[in-house]
Amino acid sequence: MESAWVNTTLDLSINSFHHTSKALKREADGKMVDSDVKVPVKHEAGVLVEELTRVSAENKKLTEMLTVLCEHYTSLQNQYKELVSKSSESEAAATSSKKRKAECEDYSTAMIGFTGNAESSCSDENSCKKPKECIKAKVSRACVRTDPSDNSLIVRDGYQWRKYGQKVTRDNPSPRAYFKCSFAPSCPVKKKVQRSAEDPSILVATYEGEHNHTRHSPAPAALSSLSPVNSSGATANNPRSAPVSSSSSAPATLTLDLMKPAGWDDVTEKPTQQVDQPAIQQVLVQQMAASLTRDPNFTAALAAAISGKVLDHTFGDKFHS
DNA sequence: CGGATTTGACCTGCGC
DNA sequence: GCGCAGGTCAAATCCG
Repeated sequence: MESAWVNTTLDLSINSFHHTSKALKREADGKMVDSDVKVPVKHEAGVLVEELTRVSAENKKLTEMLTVLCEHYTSLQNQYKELVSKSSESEAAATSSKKRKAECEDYSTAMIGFTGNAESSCSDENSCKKPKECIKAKVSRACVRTDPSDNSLIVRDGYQWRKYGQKVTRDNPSPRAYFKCSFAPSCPVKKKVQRSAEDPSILVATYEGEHNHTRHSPAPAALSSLSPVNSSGATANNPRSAPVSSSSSAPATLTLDLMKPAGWDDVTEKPTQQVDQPAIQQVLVQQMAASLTRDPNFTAALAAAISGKVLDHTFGDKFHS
């Protein structure tokens, strides 16, 4: 993904916006205040030029903001790539980590999942080393961003799980929790949850097998693509506790399950299916837009800028009438 | 009191 | 065969 995906040139469509705002204002005032006709042409031209200058400056400002945003994004992406390459090198070099190598690689790719091969099912050569693993239907992985201070290894995915073990693994200081579907043994699905070694705020959930039943509770946004999720659901796996809905007071968290295309749950496709690049691009653009609109600072600045222009123009019209 | 969670012990696979 | 590390079991504990 390149920053070029995002056209950083903003078209604020001031004219149409201006008219729309005017119309709204007319509705609000209950009367029509349109004095454009009375404004001398010369004066109006000067005002428009001045406004155009301001708008251009504002446009430039916003463009710069977006550029910075894209730069930050690219920077993060580069860091991620470095981490991936580093982990690959270290895994190749370190003999002690040969075991479960595939798992570690899957973790690194699943962490962000932008590589396009974010499939997380065990590859044939890996899964068939052991006859046991050949039986395993599929392995999928999901990453959930949570509050780092939240120590619970709970990923809300709409199913009920029973924790049956916890283990501190060698390559990660944070413990790994083992869950079985509460419908076991009829449902053989297992889940492993562990914090990412690179980013403790990210929970990596590894699912083994497929549920042979429907979800117990309405699927929270936790494992839906690009949906906010309340990470404070410390009792999410507790059937006695009601699902916690997202609220504005909850810490804003973002779930990225980029292994799963939209509508994954309804499709019997294997996780190995690659997501279309344009689809990923679209999702990422939507994500960036959503992030921007969610940012109160950004929206406030944008609203102030736009309203300033509108008010300037509206009052300017009145004053010059 | 029943179900879920915790946690130490045990099992299993793999590399040397 | 031994040691290591991940995975699982099951008794103890917790909690509503």
